Amino acid sequence: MYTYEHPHPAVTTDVVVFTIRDERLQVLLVKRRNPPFTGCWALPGGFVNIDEDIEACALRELQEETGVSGVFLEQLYTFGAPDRDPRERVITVTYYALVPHDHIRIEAASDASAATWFDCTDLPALAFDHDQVIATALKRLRAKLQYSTVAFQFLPDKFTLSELQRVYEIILDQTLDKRNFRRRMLSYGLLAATEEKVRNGNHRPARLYRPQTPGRVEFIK
Amino acid sequence: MYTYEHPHPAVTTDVVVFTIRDERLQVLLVKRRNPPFTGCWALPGGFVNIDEDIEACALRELQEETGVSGVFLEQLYTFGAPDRDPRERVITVTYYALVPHDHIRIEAASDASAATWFDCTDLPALAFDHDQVIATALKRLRAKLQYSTVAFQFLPDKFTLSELQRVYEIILDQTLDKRNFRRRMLSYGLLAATEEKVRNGNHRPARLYRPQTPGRVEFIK
DNA sequence: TGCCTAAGTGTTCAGAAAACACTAAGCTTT
DNA sequence: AAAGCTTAGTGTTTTCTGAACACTTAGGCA
Repeated sequence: MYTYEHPHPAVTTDVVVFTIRDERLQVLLVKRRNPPFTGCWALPGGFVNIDEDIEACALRELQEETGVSGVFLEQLYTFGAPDRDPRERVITVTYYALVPHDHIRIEAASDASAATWFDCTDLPALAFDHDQVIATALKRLRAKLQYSTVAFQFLPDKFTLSELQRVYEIILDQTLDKRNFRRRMLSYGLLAATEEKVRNGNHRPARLYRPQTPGRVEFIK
Repeated sequence: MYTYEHPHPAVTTDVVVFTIRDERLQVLLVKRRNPPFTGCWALPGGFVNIDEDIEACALRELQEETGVSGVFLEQLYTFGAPDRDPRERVITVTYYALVPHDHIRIEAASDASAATWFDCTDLPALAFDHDQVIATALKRLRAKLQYSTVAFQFLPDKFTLSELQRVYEIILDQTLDKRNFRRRMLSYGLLAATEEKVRNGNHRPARLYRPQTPGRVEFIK
């Protein structure tokens, strides 16, 4: 048991894990096995260990739930309404993560009871204030698409410009002009053309590109 | 005394209070009277009460230190490196506030021991990781100037376009073209011209404008 | 060989941002 | 009363950026 002179809140991290699957932007949710909100869907997350850095905690949760590491993770917002958890005062530092779609087979490797991907546009009822958290993450992600290279984080090491364009279209939910999109992306000088091409159907093969600074999210504009 | 099954961190809020004084962007700092970092300058802040909303805590600290209320306050980032406070694990949710320069007489009304304004470009050694917090706040403020009307929050209810331009110039540390600046500001339709003018020296008086939505920060661009 | 499909490529137009200099209004000085 | 000082206030031109738009290319398949 641990005692303090003044009452202390508990601190958790919750992570909004985004990926693009089946041409949809999806979020990873887990089914809660314990009260409160037993049986309810919730964001993966958990308590910050007393000697653990907050971001390290988010990374750990991400690893435990999805098996992935080395992916984009950014602090989002800290939610702490006094009554957001009926058990005790809980303040949650939220993060969002972007996982490339070719990594998510690892989902099966998760120890999680029932971890499932949900369409962002078709979410179930959520525990706590997690609907608010996801809404905030979505807003941030959409904003960040406009002025950074976050979108690369959804794709494997090498990808085609059409794949990249699809990422933008799916997240922003609007079609984009192919020529303008390509010109813009290449003008930043953050993509290197490779000599490789991929055949992906009965049509002309597409050239693969790779980020100049893989793993880093650069500012554009 | 309060006991828990698992160890809990303490949670604080710290507030970066910005104002514009003497043609400089300044930050409010208080001199610490207690360990750790006794005698060191630090951001105003303190522990979150167990039933208190986090933002309410920041507002309270702001009120206690500066006497001001009803000003712009926004959550910035949550810092929680395990060793950032030598006493115990402390996670701090930081905010930044913008205070109009004509409100800051209230500074005297503060109960704070030694609360003083410092030029952002000439800060003393700071307690904890508060240098990092201020750096983060500055970055956010500069970014936000570009795509919102935050700058209005530094000024009284009514102000001249020249005053507004000075706010931009001081924060961004660059001179701006007067005609382009005015055209841009007025084009957003977020400023209403009043019939009032202010004489402020031996020259032509300037027209006063007031925000269409005082208190609200609108997005531009 | 012809057809199907997605990859790849330029130009034009419109709106936004940047550069740039003089007149207006009130005060002060003589 | 006139001249001079100081900041307020105002348009036009040019440059750049973003938006609109259609056809050719490369390979697979029948």
